[in-house]
Amino acid sequence: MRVWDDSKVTMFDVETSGAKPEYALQPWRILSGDAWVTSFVSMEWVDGKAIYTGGVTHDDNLPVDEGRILCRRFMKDMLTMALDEGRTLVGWHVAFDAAVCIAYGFEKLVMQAKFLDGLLLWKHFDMEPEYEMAAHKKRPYGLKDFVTEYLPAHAGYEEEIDFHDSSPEARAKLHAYNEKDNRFTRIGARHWFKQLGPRQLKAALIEAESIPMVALANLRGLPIDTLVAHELSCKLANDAKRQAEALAEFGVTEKVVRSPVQLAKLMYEDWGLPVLKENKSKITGNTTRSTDKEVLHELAFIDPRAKQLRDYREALNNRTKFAEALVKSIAYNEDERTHPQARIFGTYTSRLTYSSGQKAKGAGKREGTVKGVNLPIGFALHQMKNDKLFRAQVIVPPGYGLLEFDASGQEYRWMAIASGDETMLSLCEPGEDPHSYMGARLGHVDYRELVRLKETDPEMQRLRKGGKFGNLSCQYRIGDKTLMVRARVQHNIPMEINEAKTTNFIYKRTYPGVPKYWDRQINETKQLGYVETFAGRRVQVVGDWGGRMAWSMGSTAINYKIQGTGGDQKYLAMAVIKDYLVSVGGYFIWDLHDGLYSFVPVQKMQQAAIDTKRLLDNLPYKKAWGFVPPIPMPWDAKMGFSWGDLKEVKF
DNA sequence: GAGTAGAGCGCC
DNA sequence: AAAGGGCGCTCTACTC
Repeated sequence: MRVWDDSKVTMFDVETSGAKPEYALQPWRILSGDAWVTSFVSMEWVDGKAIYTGGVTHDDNLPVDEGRILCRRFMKDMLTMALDEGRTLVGWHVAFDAAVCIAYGFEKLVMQAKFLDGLLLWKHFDMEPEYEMAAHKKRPYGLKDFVTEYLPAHAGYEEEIDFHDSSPEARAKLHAYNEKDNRFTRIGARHWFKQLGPRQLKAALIEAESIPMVALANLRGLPIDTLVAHELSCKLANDAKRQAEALAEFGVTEKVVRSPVQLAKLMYEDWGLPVLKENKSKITGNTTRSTDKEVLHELAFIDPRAKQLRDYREALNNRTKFAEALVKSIAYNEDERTHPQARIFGTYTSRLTYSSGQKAKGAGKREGTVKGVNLPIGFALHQMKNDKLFRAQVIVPPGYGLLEFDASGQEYRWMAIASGDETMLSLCEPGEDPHSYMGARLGHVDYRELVRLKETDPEMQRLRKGGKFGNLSCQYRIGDKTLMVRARVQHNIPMEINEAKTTNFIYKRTYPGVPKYWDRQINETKQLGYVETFAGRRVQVVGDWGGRMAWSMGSTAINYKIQGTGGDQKYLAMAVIKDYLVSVGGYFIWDLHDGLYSFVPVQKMQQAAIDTKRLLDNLPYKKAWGFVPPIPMPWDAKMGFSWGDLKEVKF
């Protein structure tokens, strides 16, 4: 659909409830009968007039099964008609509704159907990063927010709706409300659809193809090896305990370590350590003495207790966030799965983000829901430590294997293209190794010699590691000091400030096209007021280029084209592999920015790796974006049976 | 008790 | 003068 055509769309929306009110937002509870649809409405428009094409309210007098049969009938009609007539199903935050349809038994139809999302279109039109710290609250893009802003006469139409009251009157009201949702969804989706330029629209439509995949992934969830999780939890508890015992005599307790204020007092007043760094609040202007990782790293040279503090805090943090959270979510969900919920267009660069919890809000007065409580449905998947011990917790469902594809050197390659730097471009050709090249430049050795010895010679390995660090860190105007700290603290690479200076200097001399790209990109963005990815997706950059936010705005100009294109590339990849995955009985399960993970039946894994690789290495960039990358864009594959134990697939 | 600010930190 | 970017989660401190 390139222009909005009422004869090619169907609006729909589902309302849900459950054994507890908050279960309404947990579609996997539908499978166990603990959540259900209370109202389903689909509508079409002919000559501008709304036609109610299907709908049902949940009648609590009927047994749950019979209610479901009724609802299923309408859902099935809607889905099959949409497929037969080539209609797109339009909703607001529609991955949720799609997940409900899958839970009601229509996985096959949902995976074939086309979806569109009003929220998604609005974001594509409107997205701009927040530069003012004081205004860091994100703009909401809910349907209610759209109505309040653009249809103020109808603002507040959702008030007094009770999603969980099963009386006939309340259900009738709910159903009428659902119908309004459909009407407003059409107005909103149509409005934003028409506002978008052709390339923006195309990018949005490609992104929208991920909706059923994300719906299915959110619904299915991930199996966890609870034994591994338990062992990890114990190990981290022991690590913490060891440090706690060693530090106890110096006044360290868990409470102190977890509190920056108390820890600062202990270290700087009681122990008399020097204050190496201060934090200044951008809002209040208050300064506090930093106790962060970098400071502890530096202090460890004069007092070994600083290292112990760091280890102690790290063990405590990691245990809560990456071990206990998984176990807790498994227990809470009651389906032996953890359900990190992916949000499409979670960031303005179009990455998916994952949330670990569901906020129980509203309906606080109703039994069973405490307002403000965070329900532990998943974990912060996109932040999971890159460590075998942690990742091994995530396993596969019986009969499946895990297949990972990641876009090889994604940001390096897009930077090569964006900057047009000859050296970078040539290093993206088959057989070259950019990190060895940079390592050779930094270490004053011969590039080919380094490549030849990089597997065997420890010194060459060290140089290549430094080259990789330089390539990845210097791409976006990093400062010498930050570069040094980052090398030392995060990568354990010893580095003094002079060496950091040299690294930055050599980077710019190696790739002279990159600093030129920075300038060009900033100037272009000043002119246009927005930045565009290679796919045509845009983000607005408006503000005072002479003011204090100018640096941030410039960084967005530089950064967005690269990261945003990475996001577009991932969505294109998802769209292309969707049908193939279905055909082998597999499904997309999560993403990690430049990596796509799928569950595939064991006996199909090998073949799926080969076929998927072929699809991904030949993505239809020209057709999708009207742009052909001048260099190869290869994908690497790994497979295995747990996230912590994936083996490279050789082709 | 609820809500927010801030620090710190995990990933790519 | 100096400044990689993008996020979400967890904890404490503080305010009302």
